[in-house]
Amino acid sequence: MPAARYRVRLMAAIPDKPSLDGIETPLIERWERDGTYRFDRSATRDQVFAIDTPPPTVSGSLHVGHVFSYTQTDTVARYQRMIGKKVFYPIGWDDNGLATERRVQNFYSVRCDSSLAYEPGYQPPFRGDAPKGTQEIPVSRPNFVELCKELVAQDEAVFEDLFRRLGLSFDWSYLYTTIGDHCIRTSQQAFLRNLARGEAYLQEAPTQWDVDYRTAVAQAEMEDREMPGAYHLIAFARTDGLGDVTIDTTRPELLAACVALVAHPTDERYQPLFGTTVRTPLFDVEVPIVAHHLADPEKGTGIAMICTFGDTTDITWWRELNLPTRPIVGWDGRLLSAEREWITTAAGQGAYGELAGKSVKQAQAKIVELLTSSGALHDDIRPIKHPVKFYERGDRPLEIVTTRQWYIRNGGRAADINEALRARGRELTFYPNHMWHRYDNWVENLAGDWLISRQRFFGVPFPVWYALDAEGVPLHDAPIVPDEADLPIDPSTETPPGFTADQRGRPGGFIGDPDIMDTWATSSLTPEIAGHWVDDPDLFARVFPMDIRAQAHDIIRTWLFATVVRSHHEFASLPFKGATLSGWILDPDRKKMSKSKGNVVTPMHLLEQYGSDAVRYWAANARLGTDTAFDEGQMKIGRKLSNKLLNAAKFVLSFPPIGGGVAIDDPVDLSMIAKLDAVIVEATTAFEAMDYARALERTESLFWWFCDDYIELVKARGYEGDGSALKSLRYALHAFLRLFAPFLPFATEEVWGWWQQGSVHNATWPTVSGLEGDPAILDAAGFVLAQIRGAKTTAKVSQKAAVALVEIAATQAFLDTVDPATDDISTAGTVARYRLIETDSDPVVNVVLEPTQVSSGASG
RNA sequence: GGGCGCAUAGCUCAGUUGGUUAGAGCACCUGGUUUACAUCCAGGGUGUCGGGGGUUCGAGUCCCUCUGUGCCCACCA
Repeated sequence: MPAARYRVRLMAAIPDKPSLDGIETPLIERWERDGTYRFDRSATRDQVFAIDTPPPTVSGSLHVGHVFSYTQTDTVARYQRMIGKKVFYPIGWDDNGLATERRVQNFYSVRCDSSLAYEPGYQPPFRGDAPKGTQEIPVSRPNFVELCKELVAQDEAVFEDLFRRLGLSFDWSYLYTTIGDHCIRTSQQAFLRNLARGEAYLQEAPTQWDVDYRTAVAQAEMEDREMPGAYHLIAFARTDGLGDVTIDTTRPELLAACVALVAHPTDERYQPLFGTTVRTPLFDVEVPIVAHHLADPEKGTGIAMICTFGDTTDITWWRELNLPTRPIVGWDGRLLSAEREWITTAAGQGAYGELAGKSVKQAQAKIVELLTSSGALHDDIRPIKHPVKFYERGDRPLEIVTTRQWYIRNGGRAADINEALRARGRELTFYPNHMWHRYDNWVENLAGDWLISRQRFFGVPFPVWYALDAEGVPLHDAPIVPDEADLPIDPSTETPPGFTADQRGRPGGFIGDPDIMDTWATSSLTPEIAGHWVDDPDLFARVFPMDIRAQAHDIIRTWLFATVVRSHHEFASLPFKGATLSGWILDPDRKKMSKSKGNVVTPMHLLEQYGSDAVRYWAANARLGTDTAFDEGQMKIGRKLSNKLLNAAKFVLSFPPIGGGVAIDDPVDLSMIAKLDAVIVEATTAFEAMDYARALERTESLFWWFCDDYIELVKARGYEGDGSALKSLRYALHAFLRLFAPFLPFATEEVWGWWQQGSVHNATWPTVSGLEGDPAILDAAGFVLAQIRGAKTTAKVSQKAAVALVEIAATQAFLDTVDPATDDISTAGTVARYRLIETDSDPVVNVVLEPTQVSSGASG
């Protein structure tokens, strides 16, 4: 595109009553029309500032937390644009994954069935609020995906509207969606590369499993919840006939899955029993008593039952002690129905038969009943509350089920990869710095490789097939991969090279991998996706590695880490140089705002009520990494600031423009410019350190001083047409508009349009004036003026009241400093006469009001 | 149990390498304006800078320690 497309526009007239109301929409349209935020892709990497933006999950609505963090990043983007960087600032929607599936299921009342064939032109009978109790209609995976796409498109339009209204300066032409072909292709290509290099592998292993979603879950997606439970004491009969061994368990329903009892090697109570066996109650299965250091003598009876699998320690014991596998919990969270071959007695099989088909919860109730009547269960059942692992989106506790899953090596099993990824963390600049600890902590303590496969439907399919042997058994060890050029592919509908479609599912034929990738496996590639790694290497070279990744601190372990893993494997580099971590929004009671608490405020209503700039002001006031209370008071202040900017600008511009030959030469004006220069330096330094909040605070502070003190002082000279004053006012306004532009894009652009060409957002960030001024002059003048104002306030007279005499007693240095400002002070404070008295102490100002001005009620 | 934050005015928070008498906004009170300002301005602060100890000529700032509070991780028989 052309580098600069200036549109000839008539200068907008300065309104009599400037207003913030309704300024957003025309400006949004103008920015889009003019391509104000378009990325200039002719720029080389060193001229580019690239931002890796979080694609929000499209599953309903945006909340104030989005407004908060996206605004913070936007201020940085706007600053970078103004210092001359070509800003690559794309946005995407994260619309694949479980959240969307669930919404689609409810919205259309359908259920995805991968075994069904695609039905072109399928229309679901229900839309929106399907009648309650309606049977979910099975549809094929491609049809289901079509419905997902249809629904997310509606949500995305709403998101886009809000983001534009907020003034986020994305280049919308690079918009991506995680369910779009481009993302699928990128994910699949990255996966195939991982596979080819051995970084991705398929393994059958015990896996954390959500029984409702019926999918495996990764370590990073699990959370603990405090749940009620109960200890059950269960007696196991020793096979040597010398009595019982009693264990304590919260999961008696897993008794049939018991493979051993375990105690600590040094536990004297159980040392004699190591190597002996006991028989499980009810099922009468002989299991050994073994020793392992993870057994805790302090817990329960000091000896535990090992089941396959009740928790992660069971997995460790099972693996390290080479114990057999006796699975009893199925994918649906119910006890498996088929006969368990290790239960050999008729009574045992009978007992198991009573449990088979029951949910874990039902099975627990039943087995307690059975154990009680058999006498093996101590009647002292002690209820407790204990943390239980859940999938973060799940409703029931995770079970551990042995399944075949895809993993990506992330240092959870290999020390060398772990160290390499920790080194990447040290290489990355975190804003704020201390967030690095969360990264390092997580990587250091990883429990296993990254499980990326999900047994779901709406996501990126694994681009592999498996040949079937003569018996129809899949050859999982030798996945068939497509050519990268053929991506994206869906193995459930497409045929692998060397096969025909009718061989699908037949012995000697093939099957497609039925799984999809976890959403993080796609979003871990946002720099590659946005930068078009797969289809535009020229663009990619100009934007990668990106400059910053913006995100919230709670997803360091997921999004940030996963992105580093993918980039490390593929490019042996970081995906971005820095990461800015935003805080959370807390409600006024300091609790984290969340949908489930019902305390979420809808952002659009805030934008309408206070104006976008005012809401942005609130967001930009919070520093990175700091959780912030939701505070409409701050928005009111932001609105006042924006309003002040309009009015101060109107006032400054009400004076006639001054010719080019006029110099700023009055010491008072030079003093103001010196202060302005200092703030420009501070704001610039702050922005370079991603400290937008400080840049705003310094600018705002100077601006109010500029309005209240400087303008008031030089107003009179302005009315007289003094060149230096008029030039200074416009000079300062020009700078203030640009300093505020990252924060208040609408108000600054509105004012800019009154007297400047182009967009303030493509203007150059202010730099120091190069003029020599003494800031102390205005400090001294401000001090004297404050004394005069204070005297009038004390006397309860108008600020316009005349002053007969101002006596300033101070050091000669102070008197010399204030001297150039006395004329301005005179007009601003209506002072008739000064008397300067040299002393060697701190300045003292004595104000003598004109007698006629003293109100009759005043004392004396 | 491990790690990382935070604690400053009634509220929300600044306070950059240690340096005069610790600041801002909000709220509150008083007064003044109402031809730049759907308002604006001026004036109004007895703060144990969480407690204690230390370093220093000097500590809100650096060190130690304790307390409170929040988050992350681990533990889950």
